[in-house]
Amino acid sequence: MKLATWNVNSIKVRLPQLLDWLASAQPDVLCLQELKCEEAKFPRAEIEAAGYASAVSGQKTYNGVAILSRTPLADVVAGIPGFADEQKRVIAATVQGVRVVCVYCPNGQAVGSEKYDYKLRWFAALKGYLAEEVRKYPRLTVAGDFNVAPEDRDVHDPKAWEGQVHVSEPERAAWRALLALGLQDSFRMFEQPEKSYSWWDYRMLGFRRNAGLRIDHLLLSQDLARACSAGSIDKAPRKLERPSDHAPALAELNVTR
DNA sequence: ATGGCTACGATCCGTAGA
Repeated sequence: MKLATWNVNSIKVRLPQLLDWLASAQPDVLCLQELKCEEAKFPRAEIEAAGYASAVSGQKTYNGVAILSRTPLADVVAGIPGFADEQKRVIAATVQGVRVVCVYCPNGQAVGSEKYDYKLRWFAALKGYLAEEVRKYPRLTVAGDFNVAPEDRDVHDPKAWEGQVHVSEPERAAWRALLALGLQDSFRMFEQPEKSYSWWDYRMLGFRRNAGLRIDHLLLSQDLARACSAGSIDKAPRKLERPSDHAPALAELNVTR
């Protein structure tokens, strides 16, 4: 099973690139973030024609998440149960016996801001949710845009970013709290090129300079980690005209499907 | 140099992303 996650930064603008990427990369499951689109306007028919079922939680202008799958999606749950939130950031579904939780974690804007506090509260709620999901589903993946660069090697210029939002210690502690539930960062299970990132600023020639952050991740439960044979980031879509600022991240699993 | 792109939904600029 080929699992992937991609923050598309507007499903409407990126639909042609998404359809091309589905055809070339052929993921079995793809988690999408930042749809910026209401459910009613989600291009379900085009995606279905490409061979993918979808579970969508969307809103106008901001946020919005979806799970695409070549096989049917079961037991769809939107949001973090018990955590009241207007912002559509989480959707979960079961595919081929694998529980998939798609997340668009808050940006946090700036350390000490109201949005930063929300980010930390949100991560605490996510941890509570996942603690239960890990128990319920031995085969679990949490995939998405976490808006946290876990370590300095995930940051192009750690000195410049020191203490900033996305790398601050409380955010990294929130990330490690997810790992402490028994989840593994699939990308780091394998040898990887140095300076591997998943997001590059549109400004300042960020991509050309490889001035990026690795903030898009696929976490795997122990059972899935044992079945994982590869982890990667596909930079190709970031090279296109009018790209998303994020590239897709992938994990390959040897599970029967 | 604290900006610099991009998308959106409201106008001819503000908000947000990271």
